[in-house]
Amino acid sequence: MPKSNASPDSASEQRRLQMADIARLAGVSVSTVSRALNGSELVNAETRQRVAELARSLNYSINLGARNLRRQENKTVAVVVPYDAKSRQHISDPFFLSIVGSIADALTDRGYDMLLSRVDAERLDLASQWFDSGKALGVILIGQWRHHDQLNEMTLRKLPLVVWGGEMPQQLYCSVGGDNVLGGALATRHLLALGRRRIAFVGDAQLPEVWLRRQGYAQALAEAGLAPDPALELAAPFEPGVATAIVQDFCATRRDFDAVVCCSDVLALLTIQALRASGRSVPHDVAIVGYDDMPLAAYCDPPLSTVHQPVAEAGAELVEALLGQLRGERVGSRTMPVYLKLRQSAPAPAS
Amino acid sequence: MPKSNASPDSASEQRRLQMADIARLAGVSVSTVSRALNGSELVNAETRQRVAELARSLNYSINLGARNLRRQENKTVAVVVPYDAKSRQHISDPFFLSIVGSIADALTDRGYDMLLSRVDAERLDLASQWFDSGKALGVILIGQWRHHDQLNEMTLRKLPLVVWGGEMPQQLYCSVGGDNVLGGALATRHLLALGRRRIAFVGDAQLPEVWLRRQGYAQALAEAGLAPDPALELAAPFEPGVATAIVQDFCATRRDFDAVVCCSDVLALLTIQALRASGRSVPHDVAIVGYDDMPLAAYCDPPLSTVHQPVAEAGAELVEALLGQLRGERVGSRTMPVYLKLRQSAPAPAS
DNA sequence: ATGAAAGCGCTAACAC
DNA sequence: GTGTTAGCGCTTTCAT
Repeated sequence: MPKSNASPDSASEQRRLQMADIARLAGVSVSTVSRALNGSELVNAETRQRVAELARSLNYSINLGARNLRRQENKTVAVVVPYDAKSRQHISDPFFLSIVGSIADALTDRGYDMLLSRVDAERLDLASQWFDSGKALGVILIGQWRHHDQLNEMTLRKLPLVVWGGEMPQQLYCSVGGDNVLGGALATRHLLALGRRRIAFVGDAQLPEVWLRRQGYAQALAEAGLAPDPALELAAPFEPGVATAIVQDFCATRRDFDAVVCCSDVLALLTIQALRASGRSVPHDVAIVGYDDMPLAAYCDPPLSTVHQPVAEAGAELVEALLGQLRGERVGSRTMPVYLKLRQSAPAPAS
Repeated sequence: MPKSNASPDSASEQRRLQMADIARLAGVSVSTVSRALNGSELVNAETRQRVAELARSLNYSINLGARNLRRQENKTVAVVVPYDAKSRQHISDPFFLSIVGSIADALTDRGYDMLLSRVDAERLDLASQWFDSGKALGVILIGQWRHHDQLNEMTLRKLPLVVWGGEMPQQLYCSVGGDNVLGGALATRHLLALGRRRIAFVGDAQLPEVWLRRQGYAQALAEAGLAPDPALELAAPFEPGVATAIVQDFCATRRDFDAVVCCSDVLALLTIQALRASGRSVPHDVAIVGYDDMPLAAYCDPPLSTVHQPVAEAGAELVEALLGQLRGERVGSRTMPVYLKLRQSAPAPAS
């Protein structure tokens, strides 16, 4: 039952204006309206003006679905944030949210639209739906999670894809991320310079980014002639809901460490709280370095020493990588610099 | 030059599969494929199965643009976050970002897609483009900003719209928000109970939400027989970049207040920092209550006493309000309960 | 149970 | 410079 222009009973029932209406009102053909609205030189300047004004005064906008179908184009990018189905946590980590904000701005600047969605972290490949169904010209995925393999497959299937995360050996897909090895090493070296020798590591090394940070951690320990102690490595996920109990248990059980490298600022905060609950002070008894340098890190108690990630630049890099791919360029993965921001949770060494 | 199946030179050049391809491969007509993929009972169960499997094995997905065009439907909601063009700040306030996350989850749960975009806070009416162009079935706007009037106009134009914010007198549009009057009053009453008498108010009262909170503030003062002192009201915007200098100047100049009601946790943090820089301690010299109760508020230095906003529920409420409108229901604005969360920045009174 | 054909709102040859 | 026409990839009558 198409287009019954009948009774607009519900508030939203107004039939949408379309080109034919504008054409009729302007006394020209639809093609002329189309041309005018697209700023074609082929149409008389005066007519163009008149049509444009009419359209504006009626709040008419070209139906983009129809245009895209006809033109075979699309200016929408899907941004996908995986979630852990087991804990069904909402997007909450400020770092992920900030990255999303950064991408939103980068896309807006370039005239692209952003489709934001969630996907089960066990089925990252479902993100390709956005491309397959033509809703998006490509996908930006936030994080690699545990399924490196799925990401490789997606690329083999020619899905235009860019992933925020670390660059792994034999990786087929394009990733953009901070220098995780360096980040892990910087954090660890700093704690060593503080005289700490029993340095714990908190983060789930099944995640590529964390795995790389652990490499940096181990490397820094080696430089100091130390070996990592597996008992001091705690596999805590990023989701605060799940991590809290794990971290609390760890801090309650073990008292044989004097510093911790945490894989996010949120984890650092949880760790600090757990340490206090077990009667230790930060940084006196245990020094802490976080990761991300979220905007609020400076205002925490104590202010966090942390590895700064290039969030502001991340959006632009991710978007450029994707658009480059679509232009047919061979864009490699990119590792962006990180640096250590010193605050009270692991202060500068007294010189 | 349509569909030249020629040389796929660029990585993304693969011609997208379409129904005709599936039909050919399955030896049936496109109509049958369409029916099968939509689970129609009209098609033989065996055929349906076979077609479905073929499509899946080829990673075929229905082209949603074409489907929507034909069906005249759309399951996409535009979520619009205004920005201040003058300061061109990126989305950074953790509260806004959390709301966006909450909406993303609510939409995903209901099978809707989310288009996230930004708009100049002076031209909120541009958000209607998403609807006019058919990209979205309605708009959720985060915050009212300074243009209440534009929002009213948009509603008059029959734009399906829901706004996160406070309910103002003579408001035509549908809003969903926390109880701002109550929030302002709760914060102020608590500070009064602490014995504070010179209570400052930090927030830009040009924004409806802040204006309402100020009402609550004034009301609580009145209950205690006090009148608000205009000199203690500081018009600071939410953007940290702009607010910092304003807050610092205020704290450096005036020393005649013993408490502050801040309109966001981020403003509270900035205020605490500025107070310390001017030699005062929190909460001893000046007690602070923030607003939002962002996830990190408990980990700040000192942990923030703050008005808790119902972020987790907000997404569902906003989405339901919009969908209700689209169903033709008359949905009124909704004010959700808030409560005070006591922490160290303005602790519970010693009893 | 399946196919043929019309058409969603737009654009781009191709006429004139 | 402007109009006519043929689709974009799908859904859905209407036939069979």
